[in-house]
Amino acid sequence: MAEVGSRPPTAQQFVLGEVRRAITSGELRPGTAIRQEALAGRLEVSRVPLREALKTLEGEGLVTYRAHRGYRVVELSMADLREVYRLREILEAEAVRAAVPLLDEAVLGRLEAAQAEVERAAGEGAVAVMAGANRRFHFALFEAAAMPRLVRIIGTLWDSTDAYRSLYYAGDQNRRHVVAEHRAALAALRAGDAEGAVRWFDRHRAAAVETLAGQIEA
Amino acid sequence: MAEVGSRPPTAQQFVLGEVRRAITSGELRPGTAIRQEALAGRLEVSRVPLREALKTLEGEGLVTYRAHRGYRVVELSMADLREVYRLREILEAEAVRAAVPLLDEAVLGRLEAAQAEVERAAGEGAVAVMAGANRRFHFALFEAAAMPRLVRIIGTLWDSTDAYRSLYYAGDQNRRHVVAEHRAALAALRAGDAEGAVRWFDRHRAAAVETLAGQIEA
DNA sequence: TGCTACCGTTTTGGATCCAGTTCCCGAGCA
DNA sequence: TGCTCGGGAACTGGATCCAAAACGGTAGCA
Repeated sequence: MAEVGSRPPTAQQFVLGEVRRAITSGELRPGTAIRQEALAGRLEVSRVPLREALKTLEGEGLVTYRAHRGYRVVELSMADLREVYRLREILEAEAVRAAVPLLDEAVLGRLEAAQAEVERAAGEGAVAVMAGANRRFHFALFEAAAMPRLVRIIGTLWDSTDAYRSLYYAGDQNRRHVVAEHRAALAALRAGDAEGAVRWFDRHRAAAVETLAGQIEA
Repeated sequence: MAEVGSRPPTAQQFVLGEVRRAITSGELRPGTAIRQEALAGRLEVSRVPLREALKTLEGEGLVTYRAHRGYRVVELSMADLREVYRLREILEAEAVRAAVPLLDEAVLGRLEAAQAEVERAAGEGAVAVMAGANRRFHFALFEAAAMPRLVRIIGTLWDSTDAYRSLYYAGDQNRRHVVAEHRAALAALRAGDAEGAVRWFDRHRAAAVETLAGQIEA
């Protein structure tokens, strides 16, 4: 009998989710060395599934690994952050352009549902909820492009900067920007205007990266 | 005392290299289920390092994983192959544009050395040698862009189609194309002409993907 | 004082063993 | 004949234990 929140079917998947969350939420700080025994103990599993989960996270770029020295939570420099956003700019533009001709009511419905949730969470200042809804909004669109590798790569880029993005949502000025930009992009999508949507998303990201740049230097 | 070819410092790294080679060389066929016990035995290690290596390969997109069902060598459909080449087109163009202003004699020297090796191998029909030299040529350029994530992503895209690319090099008409396109791109790079180089590389990839498309349907 | 070599401790890497799930095949039945 | 339901074999998932490498502190020495 599975509990309500039903844990994943394997310990490594459970651990993967927990550790990813801990890193992207900032609970495990950048630069921290990961003590396998301690972390495995805290999650009540042995080191084996933890190590496999860490290998996955290494592939996603959330941790680095050196033989016989173990894993460490990555530290992003300003240059790293800019690289991630530049790659997102390029790849998400491709996803949007590929998706627009394939959009149907089902996808648009999902986008609008996600957007409604974003707006509600933004109003309440529920940062974590908003981050989740925001991700659903963007990925509902990306997935419509029918390019699975592209979606996966974009996903890993998002993951690698999750901790910083939550910071951005903390400002309520910023949250209002997000809502407005989403609305504008959604209108362009409804009109079949891929280039218009791409421009709005570019502005969306640029605002975030510039704000973060300021905060990180401090 | 390390042997000449000196194995990696850990079993998982050794296994990773061996399995990756087996997959990209076609020795492990697409669609094959991976029997951990048998494969680990053949490589004379236990299943533990093999499983960690497989997790890495999953991250690279060379194998797929399903809980309790194990790993399987990925099968690329025609649509998959086109997606990979489209992503390479976008990402490699970015890498070239970023690299050109940063090129110096050291990089150009490496490019020319790699190109000389490509030409020698092409003449002799040494497919495997040519594949290696070709990769060094392209990645020497990509790495000059100083965008480590970008280089890594492009690397995984290359890996995922290695088996097919060797097929392309088997034709000596194709090998001549490669040599000519490299020369043209190199001349453009020397002249600081990023857009010219990008165009040549685009032609380079387009020729490969069209040829492969023909062969795969057969 | 500063450097180096050594040794005990900590931590990671790997092998083995056991548990749980899936797969495969055949018996029973409609 | 075709379908469903065991039941055992095969395979994956995970825990424990041991080996090997890295770390940290101290003693010895220049």
